[in-house]
Amino acid sequence: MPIRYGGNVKLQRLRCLCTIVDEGFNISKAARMLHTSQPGVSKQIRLLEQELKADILLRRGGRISGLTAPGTAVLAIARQMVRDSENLRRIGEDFADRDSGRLILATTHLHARYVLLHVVENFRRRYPAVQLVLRQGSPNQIFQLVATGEADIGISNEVAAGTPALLELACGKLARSVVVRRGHPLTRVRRLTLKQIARYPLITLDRLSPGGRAVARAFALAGLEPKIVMQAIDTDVAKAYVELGLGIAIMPAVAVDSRRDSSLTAIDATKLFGAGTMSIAVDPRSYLRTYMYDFIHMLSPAWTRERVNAALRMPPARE
Amino acid sequence: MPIRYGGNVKLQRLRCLCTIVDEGFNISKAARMLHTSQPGVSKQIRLLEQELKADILLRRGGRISGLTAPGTAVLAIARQMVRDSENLRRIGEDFADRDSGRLILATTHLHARYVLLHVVENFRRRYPAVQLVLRQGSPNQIFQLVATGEADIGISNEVAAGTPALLELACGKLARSVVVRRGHPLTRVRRLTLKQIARYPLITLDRLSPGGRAVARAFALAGLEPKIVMQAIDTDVAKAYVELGLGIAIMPAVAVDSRRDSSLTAIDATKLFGAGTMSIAVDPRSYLRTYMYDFIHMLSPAWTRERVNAALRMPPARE
DNA sequence: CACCGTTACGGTATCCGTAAGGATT
DNA sequence: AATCCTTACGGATACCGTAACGGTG
Repeated sequence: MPIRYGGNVKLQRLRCLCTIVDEGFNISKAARMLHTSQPGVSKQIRLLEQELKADILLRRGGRISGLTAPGTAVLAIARQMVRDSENLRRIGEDFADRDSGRLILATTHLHARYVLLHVVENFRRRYPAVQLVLRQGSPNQIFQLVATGEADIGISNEVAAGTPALLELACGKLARSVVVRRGHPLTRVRRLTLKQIARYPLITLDRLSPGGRAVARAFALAGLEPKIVMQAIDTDVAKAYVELGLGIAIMPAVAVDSRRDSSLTAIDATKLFGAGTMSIAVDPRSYLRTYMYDFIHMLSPAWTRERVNAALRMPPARE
Repeated sequence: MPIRYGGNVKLQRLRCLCTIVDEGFNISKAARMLHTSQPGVSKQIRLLEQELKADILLRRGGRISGLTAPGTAVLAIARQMVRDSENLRRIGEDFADRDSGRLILATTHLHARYVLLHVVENFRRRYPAVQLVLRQGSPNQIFQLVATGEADIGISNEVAAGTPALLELACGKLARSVVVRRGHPLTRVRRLTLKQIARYPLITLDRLSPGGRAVARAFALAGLEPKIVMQAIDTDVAKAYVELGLGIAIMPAVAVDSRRDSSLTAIDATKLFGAGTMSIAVDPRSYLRTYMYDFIHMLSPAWTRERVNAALRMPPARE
């Protein structure tokens, strides 16, 4: 006698639901995205609704226009479950072949360009089979990418106050420098002050970046109003215009390479503007593959696999 | 042409895995628990392992003895997904029939016996079709029950510092009283002090309860060593022995009813021992049914559905 | 008419339960 | 001998893709 299970939830249906929503409530598009037939998707949703005994999609005139009240609640859980199912697969891949897979980093220009440079180089050497993807964005975008699972690890120079669902691993501080052309009068100053800096045309980073805000705050606190000639989108742009003689700039010290940028001089100004923070963000719900732990470790040696696990509060044993 | 999906995870298999672990790595028992055949369960696991390309169960001599390394990771996610699937079902039930279902409370003796009394009465009147289950335990046990989904709502007089995965809703404070027999010398004292109390044989609550600890701390801070004649397991026991004349007791004021306990007198001592806290704990991952919101609201009118939802979204205060 | 969602139907893969086999305590 | 897990096999079920239908702008 076949046992009557109280209606089994099927993951496939939840995946259909998520895709329909993602594709703007269009079943046909969702079907293409899922590489399946459109009536199939339609039926899956219908079965899901029948099974939960509740309408999920709002149908208006033969079209789907949105989610019902229970639908929004269902979607939230469905997304979690779909992500968990992907995490499951990861575990298998990780133990089958620890050294291949995909690693998606979300980071700022600054970190991608300078801080991560050697780390990525080492990582590639250690894990040549891992496909590496770098995504760039503002700190908020970075946290968003990690929170939605679109990125595995976020590296940013700000704490994720806005997204408490993430786990943050604090890393070292970043010194800040004033960057000037060689021979600039400031290079001969003994003890640099904000007042001296404010005499020269200034190139700051965009206000969206924590660096830009820190600089603006420092001047504001001192009651100074430097002449800002440019708000650069990233440090490379800023450096280029410093070379042109447009002004001087303030940026993390790591962005200046004394050999490469031979026409520039960096003067430490961490005491004036404070140190920049650097932190790694991961989703505590995601399964971290071995090479991900390793990447974090390479980036910040203090974070061993054990310490990350402790922070995740995911004891490895304990059924 | 049937599309080859990269291997679909099936919830049923995860449920099998969880049950096997819960039943002490015994497939036969698990099969009985799941109302299915034993070979079926065996095969599900085998398919799961094959699908994830990783061993999950440790087999030693035809028996199953534990989990492999990937197995522990898989189990953690499997449990989450199984719970989520139950939450999904809840949504359906909630919208199909908001007024019936099951409500499992985990609480202490104190709250079950006094604080919840009227709340439960009102709740039963409002939701006669909801099956109500009360489970009793120490604060830690209560948090455990909520965290594992064995209880829907926990009511306790302590904050869940040990289980950060829970959401805590702070409620009102509980006044504390010294409970004595009628006509006891302390009833004629103008301003009660710890020193006066310490003159008499004392009945305290067990050290496991926050109340017991608060009282012990207060005396210790004052450098007093009262003569503790008994550590009672709950307030009813304590009251009974106060009536017998064994000593005086300190307990939350709500535990004394001036009419019912006519032979006793309660003297407010909140200033001496501090107020007891009361808080409601829920699992932020679980779907709260309408009557659960309503129960919380009845218990603590400040927590409306909207405010609970707001708390659920924002703030698992990261340590 | 173009687009979208639903219903209908047939083939295939999957799942479940029964029966039998090997291994360990 | 008793218990436990696995393999083997047949029947029922559910799923998926093709085809045809009904609405809407």
